[in-house]
Amino acid sequence: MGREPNESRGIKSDGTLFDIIEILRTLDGAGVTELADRLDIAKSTVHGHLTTLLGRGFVVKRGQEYHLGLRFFEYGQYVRGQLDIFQSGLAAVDRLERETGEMSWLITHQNGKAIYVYGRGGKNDINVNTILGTRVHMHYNSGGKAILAHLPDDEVDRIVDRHGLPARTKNTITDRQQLTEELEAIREQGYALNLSEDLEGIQAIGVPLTVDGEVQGALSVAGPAHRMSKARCEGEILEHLRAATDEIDLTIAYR
Amino acid sequence: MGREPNESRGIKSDGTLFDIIEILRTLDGAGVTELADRLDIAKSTVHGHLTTLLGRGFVVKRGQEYHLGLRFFEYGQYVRGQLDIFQSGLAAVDRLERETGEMSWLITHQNGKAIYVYGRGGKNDINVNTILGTRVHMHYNSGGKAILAHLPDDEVDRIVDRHGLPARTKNTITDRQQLTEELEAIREQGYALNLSEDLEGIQAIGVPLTVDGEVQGALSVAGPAHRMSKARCEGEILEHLRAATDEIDLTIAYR
DNA sequence: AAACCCTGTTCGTCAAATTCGAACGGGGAG
DNA sequence: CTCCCCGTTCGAATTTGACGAACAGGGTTT
Repeated sequence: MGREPNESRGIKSDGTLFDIIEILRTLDGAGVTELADRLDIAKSTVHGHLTTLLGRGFVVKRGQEYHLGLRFFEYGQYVRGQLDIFQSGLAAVDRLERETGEMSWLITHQNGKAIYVYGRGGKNDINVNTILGTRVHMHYNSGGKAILAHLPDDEVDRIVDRHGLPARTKNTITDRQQLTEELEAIREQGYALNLSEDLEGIQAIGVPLTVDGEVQGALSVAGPAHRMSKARCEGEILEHLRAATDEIDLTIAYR
Repeated sequence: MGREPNESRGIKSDGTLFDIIEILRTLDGAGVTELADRLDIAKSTVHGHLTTLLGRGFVVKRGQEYHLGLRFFEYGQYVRGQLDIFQSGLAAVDRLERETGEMSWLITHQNGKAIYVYGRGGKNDINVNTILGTRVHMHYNSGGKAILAHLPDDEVDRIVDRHGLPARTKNTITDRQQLTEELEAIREQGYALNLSEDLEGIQAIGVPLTVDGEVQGALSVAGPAHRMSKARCEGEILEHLRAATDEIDLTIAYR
């Protein structure tokens, strides 16, 4: 059969399966006809995939609409729990929030993006749950920059090629050369700052978490600029972060 | 092509895709050969599915092993957030834990089983995260029983037929007739107790959460029997639970 | 150092199964 | 009552997923 030269040999029907899942997410549920129209395939095809998804619990049917099912949540919790840094990172975030009163985060990376794995709202009690699980670019996130700084150069190249360096504020690093210099500085300092590079008025500091010499993630503390001054970040907060990473290193070494 | 008479018309290749995912979970990651052996299919077939999964971020490769990826976490968080009762239930659980000092849970149901959606550890600070997302039978869970009691009779029948009434302790309800009577009592009382029916020495009380006349989930408070006496459950704790459901009803009515 | 065995990966072939489109049935709106 | 649009079912056709052999790359054993 016709297979294009450089087309990696995935399975097409799996592709449409995931297309369906993706649409169900962006639309917060949909019917057979709508899915078929959007994907430009037959209704019966969509129906077939949905039947399998239904049987596996990855999709539920409410009336005539199909919605993503809680099996995703089940698997999601499992995957998070599998991360080497999760258990100890969780405890660290809890303590960081108590000690600093600011938003504290555990993030990791996968496929060139940072993912919020666990967090605490700080005294402002930001709704953490809407942020958990979301993926963001690494170059405008303190934890993300800390991770990037400890990744091999060629991997950083591939990530930038793939995802670019889009601007979020006027402070976002959008230049390849500037990023390289920043990462160099981060490596020397051992921490990364985010001075309104993602959201205007939000500043943060992040440190990398390495396991067996590989960056697995980062811890970060974030808050409004008036409280999270550069001085406080590099002083008190960094102190707490160092203590946290030390304990994590210890916990993981004796896992 | 040969299609068995009563075989629902799902898509077979999607089935093996989910088989692969399931094995990757139970084994905490696996290689191509191992997957192919377990499923008794060709290595190249497995490889094809894995390639698609990899491309979509649902699987990651560490060395020669494939593991489930954080895309599951991403989707899982989304699905949880979509639940009508999540936002208000979260706040309720937080408050219940503060007020009672005991483990507090928000659960929902899907496919005939109860699923832990959100929880707090109480003063004993149980590790909630290993429990979140897990599915349990409804008949030995206080929240589960509260849900069952407010489901149509025929749906209860289907659930029992499908999942049975397995025993967890000597107190577990394992008899169909006895369950019917218990559910009747729960409907009248407006709450369900769990007196060591799941884990020996653990008692709990749960109340249903209904939205537009349909049970969407339940709130429950659980703890060691010596603290969670029947009297305390039906007194102080029930009081707090009622306050919580009232507020949730209000929040959802004005959503 | 060389032979071996394990892995994951690639590729061409073939039959199986996905996809299609048309037809069915049911519920709500006009 | 009629129409329309929904999800569902079904049979046919050809796309394409599954196979198995062959390749390549690390480790380990000989």
